[in-house]
Formats: sequence, structure tokens, C-alpha cells
Amino acid sequence: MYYDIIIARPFDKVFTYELDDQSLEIGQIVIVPFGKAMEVGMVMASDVKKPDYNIKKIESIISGIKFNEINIKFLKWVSDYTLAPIGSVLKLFTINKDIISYQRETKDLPEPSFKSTILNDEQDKAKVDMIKIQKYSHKPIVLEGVTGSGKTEVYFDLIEREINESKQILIMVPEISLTPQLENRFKERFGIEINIWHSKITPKRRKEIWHKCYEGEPLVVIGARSSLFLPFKNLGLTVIDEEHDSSYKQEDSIRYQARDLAVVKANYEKNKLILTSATPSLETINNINNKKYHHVFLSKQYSGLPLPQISLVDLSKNKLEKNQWISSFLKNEIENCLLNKEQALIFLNRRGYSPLSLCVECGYRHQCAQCSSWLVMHQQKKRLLCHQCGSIEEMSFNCPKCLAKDSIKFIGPGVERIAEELTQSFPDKVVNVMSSDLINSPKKIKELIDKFSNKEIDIIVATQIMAKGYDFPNLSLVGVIDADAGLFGGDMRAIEKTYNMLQQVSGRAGRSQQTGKVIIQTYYPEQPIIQSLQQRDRTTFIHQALMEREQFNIPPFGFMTSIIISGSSKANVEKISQQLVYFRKYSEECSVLGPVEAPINLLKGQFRYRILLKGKSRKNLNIFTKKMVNSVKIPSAVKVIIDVDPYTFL
DNA sequence: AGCACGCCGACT
DNA sequence: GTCGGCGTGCTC
Repeated sequence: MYYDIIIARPFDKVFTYELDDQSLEIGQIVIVPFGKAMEVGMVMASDVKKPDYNIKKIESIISGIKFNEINIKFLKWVSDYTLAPIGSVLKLFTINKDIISYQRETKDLPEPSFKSTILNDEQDKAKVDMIKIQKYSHKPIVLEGVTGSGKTEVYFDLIEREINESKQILIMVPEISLTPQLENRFKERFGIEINIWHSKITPKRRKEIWHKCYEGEPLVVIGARSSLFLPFKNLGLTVIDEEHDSSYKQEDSIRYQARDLAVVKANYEKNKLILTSATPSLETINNINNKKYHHVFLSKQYSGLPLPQISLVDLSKNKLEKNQWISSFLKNEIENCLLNKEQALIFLNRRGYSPLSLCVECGYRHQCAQCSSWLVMHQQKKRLLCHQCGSIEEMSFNCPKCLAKDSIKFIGPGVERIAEELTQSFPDKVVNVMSSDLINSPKKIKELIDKFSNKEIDIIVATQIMAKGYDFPNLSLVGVIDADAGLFGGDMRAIEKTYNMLQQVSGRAGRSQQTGKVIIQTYYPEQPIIQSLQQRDRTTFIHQALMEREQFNIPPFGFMTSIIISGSSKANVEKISQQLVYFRKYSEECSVLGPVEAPINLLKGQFRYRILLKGKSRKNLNIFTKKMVNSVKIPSAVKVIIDVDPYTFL
């Protein structure tokens, strides 16, 4: 008998194998010889006719592990939607020899011991509403709540119900390796073991968790994007925490939006799904408006305190001193805050000391040798760093081009430079920088957060790393150095992201002990986007943004796919790009923009071109994209990446 | 993606 | 003379 097998390698086709002495079912996992090696595969079709080329025999069959109909349907859908080769998608399900051959010793489960918290009226109503909704509908529920409103406690109560039913629970979080806090809250609340899943856990843990999921053992998994592909057999509830977070979009090898896939998966499996956010994404809001999602809202801070007042500093009227970026108004407020023995957070989403190193004699700019981007000066590490590829250059104050001595000037501020300015203004206070350069492990995050909570630090200068859910009871002032960076002129997603980030940062002040203050520096205080931020009028911003997107036919109203063509030969890359867009004449419905050199047209020594495809339906756009890519023979020196629903245009 | 094959530069 | 650089092509 002959079988069609998908191999867990990047091929978008099946391979035919022979097996005589027994019959296989669709979805079974097998080991097959492939090239020189043994590979894992899944049976896609049985009883296929013998092909006219030489075929090999199936090496062995993994008993006890099998994809069911729904799993296969989802697998196929992911491949169809993301245009990723079906073999690559199979690999995402962490199907490999190591995992499938693992035998688990079953242990006795400890009894959970719940420690319930008391919900306020609003939280309790939200909880009751959600339980009611889940009884009659399988549609996802969006739990929206202002920062500090206690969303976590609400969904903890729903999780408790699932634990009591001996169900499996998945909490997806963005970038788990940096959020040790949630794990501790879970342990305290439920007194059970929490299974942390992300790409860097040990092989042993990986195998254990995979098999626990497959065996249907009651458990709670907190996981990053990839946890979506765990083989849960008894899943009761999925929670997608901070659903708007762009980390859910995987941007390397296989490109997918974990949140969107999770929604489809839950729908296939008829599972409960909760999306939480203080700043729901426009896609999600549109789905609420279209009644595809239910919506539950928490409007008040748990502490009962009013939300912090936001004031604007008009930088066009209050000119900054030369080489200073903090206005006297903000400095005064910081001083008052420190006098009250409270703490301040100053926000600037720019790492390092200065984004541009310029020679004042000849105009030379330090640029990365492999990328089309400037090198950022990092004073603490005493070097120049490329933020695209991470390459490092020696720091020098002399110009490498015109050889002038001490001619390099550092233009513009990063967090380190703001910290320097603060240290000069408040010499007897402790100022600390929080950015991914220095704070890059759960341990370091915890150390810094503990230090700040214990008031060993007075002022913290932070990048966006700060915007994610940390609680600081004594923090009463948040200053935003530059609200304009990212809000004007960027692409639509960048604007949405910046707006959310500023809204979240604003929520950091005064969460539990006293009403906080937020001060935002801007050159455009009259702009509607800044106004809606100041007045906490997110609705206006959303309404405006959705209208614009509808007008330009971009998500969630139209569909986009980006094709990135890269390679070490610029001429080759350009030639292939031109050949690809030649296919545009075969569709009237889908529009083809480009090719253009990508904004970062040189990355790690690879030249990059970009083509943008837009369409009215995802289905037709995907069919068109596939045909377009297949219309050109791609030499192996050129790489073509398809990005369905792109988030960044780099 | 791996992995081998294959054809040109710098080494014992 | 060979080691090894990575361009090209194949995997049932």
C-alpha cells in the first residue's frame, strides 16, 4: 500500500512511501527515510496510486500519537492562510523525533489549593457576564479594562472554574521570558504547578509539557506564541493576554499572528477563548463592532482612585535648552514628586545614548557596514551598536573619514542621555535606566523591579519594555519625553502601537496609593491624536483610525500581503522582483505595489526589495500570491519571504 | 531547511 | 598537489 506523507521540513508537497505489512490511518505519525536522514512525517492520504519514480519504505510507525480530523483541518488552514509550506507548519507542532519517542513517567497531581481574591462590583459583574456569555456562545470574549482595573483577577476566576472541571488551560502572553510576575501570581492564587512554555525551555521540560498536553492531563500552561501549537487533548479555555501586543506576530522564518490563529483554532475546536487588553487592537475592535466577538469592559481602577491627570507641555512655546530634552515644567514636577518621597518614571522609546553620531567637520555619519541604518551610541557599554543586526563598532571621537580630531557630535537623545540629564539636575537622587540592553533576563527585571519597589531608585528612565504590566505602588509621576516620535508620519500600525504605548505608560502612574500625574512633551499639542490621548478619549482615536483604514482599504477592511526578496547580489534581487511583479497583469482585483527597495534595504549584508499586495478578500489574494510566486523560478541565491498580514514594513 | 556535489583560490 | 569556500540542486 502507498501513502502520501507530509515531512516536517519546508516543502509544500507530500511524498509517497510504501508500507506492506500493516495499514495506516490518516494523521498517524511515522518515521521515513528522506534524503540521507530519517525524518518525521504525518500520513495525509492512504491508498494512493503507485508513482512512476522510485519510492522508499516507511521506516517505523509511532504508536499512540495521531493527529485527529480537527488537528489536520487546522494544520491545512494555517498553511493555506500563511502561505507557509505545509511541512513547515507540521514542524511548528513541535513534531520531532525527540518529542514523539519520549516516554513519560506519570506522577500524582498535587491537589490545588485556591486562594480567592475579592472582586469589586465592576469586576464581579464582568465575571458573571462572561460566564453567562460562555454558556450560550462560542465566540471569543474581549475583556477590555483600563490599566489597573484588575483584568487578571477576573479571568483568574474563570480559570478556577476550568480547573475545577479538570480541564486544560492555556494562557498566551507576549514575550513570556520577561514576565516572571504572572507565574508567581498564578502559583499564589492556585497553589498548583504552572507549566511555562517558550522557545528557550529545557528539552526535558519541553517533552514533559508536550506529553502532558497530549495525554489530556489537567494543567495550566503559560506560553509564548508557539504554545498555540501544543497538542491539548482536553483544552477548556484559552486566554490571550494583552491581545494587542505586536509580539504575537512572529516575524522570522514562519510568519504568523498567534492571536489570529488561536481564534481560528478555538472556533474549530469549539473552545472558550478570552482576549484581554487595556488597548484592544483595531482588528479586535472591528470584530466587536461586527458582533464577531463579545465585549466586556472594566472602566475603573481597582484601587478606586481616579485615573491620573494628563497634562501637555508645548515644546514649540517652551523651548528646550541646547542639548537638553526635559522641559523646566517637567523638571519642576519631578522635583515635587521627589520631595513627596514618591518616584518618577521618564519614558523615551529609544535605546542607547544617542541615535546619530555625526562629524561636524565633514558631515560623516556612523552607519552600519551591513545594514542601511545608523549606529546608535551606547555610552554604558562604550560602543556603537546597529539596532537592526546587532553588529558592534568601536567608539571613536575622531572622524574615520576626514580624520578630524574630536569632531564627532552625538545628535538626539536616547534613554542613557536622558538619565545623564536627570543626574545633572538631581545629583543626590538615584537614576536608573531600564532598557533591553541592560535588563534582558527575568532575573535582571526582577532585581530592578524589586529595587524600584523598595525605593532604592528615585527615577527610572525606560523604553517600551516598561509599558508591559508592572505594578509600582509608589510611582506617582510619568513623564513622556517625546510623544511625537512614532505618532506622526509612521505607518498606520506604528501610530497605533505608539498610541497604545503612551496610553499604557500613562496608566503606570498612581495605581494604588495616590492619584498620579502624567506629563507629555509634544510639539503638536493641538493635534487630534495628542488631544484624544490627553483627554483619555480613545474612542475618537479609534473611530478616526478605523475610518482612515477603511478609506485606504487596509486591514481590517482590506487584506495585505508583503513579499520580501533578498539576496547578496543586488542585481539578482532586483531582477527577480521585476519578474514577480510582471504577474500583476493577471489580476484586476488584487493590486501590486512595488517593487521598491525595502526601508532597510541592506540587512546583514543582504539586499532587500519589497512588493506589497492588496486585495478585497484574503482567499483571492492568497491564490494570486501563490500563483505569482510560482510564476518565477527562484534561484537558491535569492530568498523570497511571504508575509501575510504584515505588521512592519522593514 | 539540510546535505552533497562541484568548481576555483590559498595552504602543507 | 589538497583543503575548503559557498553557489546550485535535490529530497518520495
